[in-house]
Amino acid sequence: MIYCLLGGGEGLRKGFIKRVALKGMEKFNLKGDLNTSIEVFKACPTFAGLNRDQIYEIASFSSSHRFKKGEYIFHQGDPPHFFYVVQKGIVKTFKVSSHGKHIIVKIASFGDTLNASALFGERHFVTAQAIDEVVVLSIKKKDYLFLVEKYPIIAMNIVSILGKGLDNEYERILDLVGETVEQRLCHFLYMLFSKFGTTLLLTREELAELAGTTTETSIRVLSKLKSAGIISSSRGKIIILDQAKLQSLAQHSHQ
Amino acid sequence: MIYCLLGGGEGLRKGFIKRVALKGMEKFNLKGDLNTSIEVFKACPTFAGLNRDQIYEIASFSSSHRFKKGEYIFHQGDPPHFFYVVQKGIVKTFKVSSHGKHIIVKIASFGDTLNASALFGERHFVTAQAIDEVVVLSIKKKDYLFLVEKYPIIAMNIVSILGKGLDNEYERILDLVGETVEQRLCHFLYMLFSKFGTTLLLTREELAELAGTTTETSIRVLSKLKSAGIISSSRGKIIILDQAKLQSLAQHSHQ
DNA sequence: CTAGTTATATGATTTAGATCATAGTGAAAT
DNA sequence: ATTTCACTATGATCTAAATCATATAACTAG
Repeated sequence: MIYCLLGGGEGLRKGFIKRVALKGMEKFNLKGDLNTSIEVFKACPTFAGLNRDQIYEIASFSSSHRFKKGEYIFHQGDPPHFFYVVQKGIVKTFKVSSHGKHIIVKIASFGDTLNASALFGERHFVTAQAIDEVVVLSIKKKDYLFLVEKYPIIAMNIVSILGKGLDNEYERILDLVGETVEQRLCHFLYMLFSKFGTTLLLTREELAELAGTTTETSIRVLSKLKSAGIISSSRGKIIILDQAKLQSLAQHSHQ
Repeated sequence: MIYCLLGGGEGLRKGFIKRVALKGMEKFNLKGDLNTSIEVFKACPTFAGLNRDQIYEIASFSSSHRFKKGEYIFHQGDPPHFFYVVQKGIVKTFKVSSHGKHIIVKIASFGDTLNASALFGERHFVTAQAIDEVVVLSIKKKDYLFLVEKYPIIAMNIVSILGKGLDNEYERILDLVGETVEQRLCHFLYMLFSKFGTTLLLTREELAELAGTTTETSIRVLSKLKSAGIISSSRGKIIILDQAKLQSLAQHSHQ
C-alpha cells in the first residue's frame, strides 16, 4: 500500500539535473566532467556517508556511456561487468518470464543504481533499457568490489537499500493479491508522479508491466481517468492533472 | 519459474538436525549448548566464509529461546532488537495488508535467518510465528551490528543473499501474473518438498498465502491432487507421493 | 465427555479482467 | 506525401478464480 517508487528507494534528490555536454562520443573518461559525476555519486544512497574525497575517488573510477532511446544497457542472464548509476534520462529494468510476460522492476533516473547487488552474483537479474536519451556512469566490477571492500559502509548501505527493496516487493505482491487493477494502476501513477512530477514519459504497455496487468486493461483504465479529468495524455506521455483524486483511487477503487 | 524455496536462499544443509535438551527455561545463555549453536551458525549463509573461531565468537554472543506452536517471535512494525536464526522447528514470516490479506514471505527452518536486513532499519518488515515447537538463537542488535562491522564479509554475504532474495520475489511476481493458481500451488508444494522432504506441516490456508490465492481454491486444488494420487494428506499435513507429476504440473497446468 | 474451535470439503453464483478482434491515429521514415 | 509501425481505442466474449454458503470432520480445552 505504501510501497514507494520503484527506484528501490534509491536516489532521488529532485530538481537536481546537471547539464552535460557530451556529444558524438560513445564512451569517454571523465576529466572536465568529474564534477558532474561527483554530483551523481553524491546523490546515490549506495555511497551515503562517504566524504567528499571518498566520493571523488569513486567518481575517478567511473566512465560515462550514453544510450539512445530503446537501447539496452545490459541483459538479464549476462555476466555483470560493470556497476551502473544513472546520470541523465530514464532507464527501466525489467524481467521476462519463460512465457514471455514482462514485469518492470524499476524506473531509474538521476542517482539511481541499476544493479547494486548483481555484481555479487554471477548473472544480471534483469534487463536494463533506455526509455529516452540516457547517460550512465559505470564502474568496472573489479574496481567496484575493491571500493566495497575498502569502504565497508557501502556494503551496509546496500544491505539497507536491498532490505527496503525487498519489503517493497512484498507490498507489491500484497497489492497484486488484494487490490483491483484500477487501484494498482493509480498507485503506480501516483508513485511515478511523486518521483517525476506531473509529466510521465511512458506508454500504457509499460504501465501495465508495472502494475501486472495487460495493455488493453491499462488503456481502458487510463481512458476512464482521462474522461474523469484526472489525467491528460498523448502518445507515450501521461500528464497528471488531479493528484488528490489519483491518490484516493489508489486506495479505494470506485468501480 | 525457477525461484527457489522461500528461505530466501538462506541456509539448508539437510538432515542436519541437532538434538537439544532444553526444557522448562524460556531463555538461557548457552554453555554446554555452545556446540549446538555453533552448528546452527555454521549452517547459516550469513556467516559463510568465517572460520571456526569466528563462528565460535558469534555463537558466544547468542542466546536461545523457545516458542510453542502459534507463538509470535516478533511483529511487523515493531522496532527490531535481535537478530534471529532458527535452530529447531519451522517458523513462518508473513505480512498483512491494510485489507487483512496475508502473504507468507518465508518458511524458515534450521540455519535460516528471520530478519537479516531488518536490523539495519527501524522496523520489522514482517511478523514471525512458530509453526511447530521452535527454538531460535538470537543476537542483540548492538552485538550483531558490532559483528557486522568487525567482519565485513558478513555484510557482503547479506548483500548477495538479499540480491538473490529480491530476484526470487520478482520471479514470484512473474508467476503471480502469468501462471494459473494450480501451477503456483504445485510450484510451492514442490519447493517445500525440495526443502523439507515428503512430509509438509502446513495447512491449505498457509499454502494459499504462499501462492497468493484463497483458502477455498487451495483446498479444491489439493483435493484434485489427492484424487490424482499425487499427494495424500491429513489435517495440517501434506505428504508428497508423486514428485515428478507435481513438478510437471508446476510447469504446465493440465486444465 | 462435550463444547467449542479450526481445518477440510464441496456446491452455486458472480465477476473482474484476460483474451480475441478490429480499427483509428500520430510520428517517423524514405 | 504516403507508407509503415508502434501506440491508443473500444467492442464482444469467455473463463479462472473469487465469493458466498453450508456441512462435516478432527483436534483441544474446559
